[in-house]
Amino acid sequence: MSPKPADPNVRTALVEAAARLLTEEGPSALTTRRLAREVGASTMAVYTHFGGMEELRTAISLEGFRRLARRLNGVASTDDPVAGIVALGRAYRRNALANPDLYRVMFGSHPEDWAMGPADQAMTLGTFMTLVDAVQRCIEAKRIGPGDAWAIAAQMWATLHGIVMLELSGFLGHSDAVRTADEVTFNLAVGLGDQPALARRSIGGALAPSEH
Amino acid sequence: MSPKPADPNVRTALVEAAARLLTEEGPSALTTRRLAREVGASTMAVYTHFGGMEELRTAISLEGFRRLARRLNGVASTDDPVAGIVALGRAYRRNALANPDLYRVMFGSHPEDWAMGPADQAMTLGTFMTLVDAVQRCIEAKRIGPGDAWAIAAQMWATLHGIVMLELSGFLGHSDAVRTADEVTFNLAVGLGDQPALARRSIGGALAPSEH
DNA sequence: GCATAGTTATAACGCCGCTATGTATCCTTG
DNA sequence: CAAGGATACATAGCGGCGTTATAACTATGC
Repeated sequence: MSPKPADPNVRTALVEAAARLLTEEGPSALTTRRLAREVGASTMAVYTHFGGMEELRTAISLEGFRRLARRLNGVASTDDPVAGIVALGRAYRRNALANPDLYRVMFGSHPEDWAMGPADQAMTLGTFMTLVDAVQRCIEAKRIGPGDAWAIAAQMWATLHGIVMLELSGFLGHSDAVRTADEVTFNLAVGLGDQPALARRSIGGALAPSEH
Repeated sequence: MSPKPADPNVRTALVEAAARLLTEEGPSALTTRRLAREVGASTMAVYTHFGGMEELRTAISLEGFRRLARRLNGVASTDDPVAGIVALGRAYRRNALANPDLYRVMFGSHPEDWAMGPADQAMTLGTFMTLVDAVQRCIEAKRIGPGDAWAIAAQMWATLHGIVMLELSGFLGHSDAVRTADEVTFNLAVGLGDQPALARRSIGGALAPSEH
């Protein structure tokens, strides 16, 4: 028919349409035919630019990590390093709630077979390193005892991931999720050596002052 | 063709075949046509007995909770209530690793639209109540401070769920997962009021003795 | 003995991911 | 500028998917 004026960036259009379909209509809307209709192309576009739906999903996953990185970088730095971790956690949760299906794609498959370039690798790893750095600041400020910042960050990440996943699946209501996140953060901080009074002040908010 | 001798329990056969296909070949093998072939029936069987693939998935989910309950009930009781929680957590993780796709189905959709009978509700809730009871024993033994056993159990469950999910998705290696689980359990216990020396002994195993 | 309810097989509808094929466009090279 | 190869594209088709309508079969209750 009418040969299209050769959109120079069909690839970007596909990723954007895919992310939009995913957040607006859920995973079932993410099909080659629907995507093709959406960007005004044929289903072949997906195969020319990505190789298949699987590779397109990893591209969407990277888009999800990009959004997460943007949120984490937008967290204002504070004097209180423990409060900084709390702020990071809240930004992490807000991102997941704002892009639930994107979040599920990000953490739903093995990252080792994503086959991404070094720049994308650094970007995705950077989202975790933001947390590692925040933990390191807590250690240097002597708010928590000396230890492996990477391992401690892994504890916090896994914990928050669990809460967020249960919240996204409906096993935890929103208020339960917030309460659990605050309490677990408090307990982790104290378990890592922070003083309860300091930890409570850093977390603030919904943490019941009667506890401990 | 030849009218089958009317298997009195096609329903059970379908659930068993579905659970087997899920664990042996993954989610993509769980189709109406494959199930029909597997139990020697037509695809209509799924609709007569369940209503559709969605309802069949909730039936599989219940089977997953049944297996989890069996594992949790098989945990030997101990004098040390904190060690009891650790043992429950390890049984929980073992169950998830033994039935990864079943585990994903269990926690992959909103439980409120499962539409299960009261017996199944009690069974699924019971798996969580096992943990709540174990927490309550810790409180009564004064190993951890007074508090809402339900809320504390939710913290531990969410934490372990996060670790297990990251492990199933390949974001955490097995040894990292075990280490993270031990460390986070230690930190949670101490944060909740347990003495570090007692907590370390209750967890035992891979927990680095140099910490704290 | 017969109606009624429940279960089943068959066939079809509109989707899906994916591929083979022919064609049109762009970029290189002389 | 012209020739030629690489790239991107639309079309059409394959087998498979969930689901539904229909008709035939079985089993139960009067």
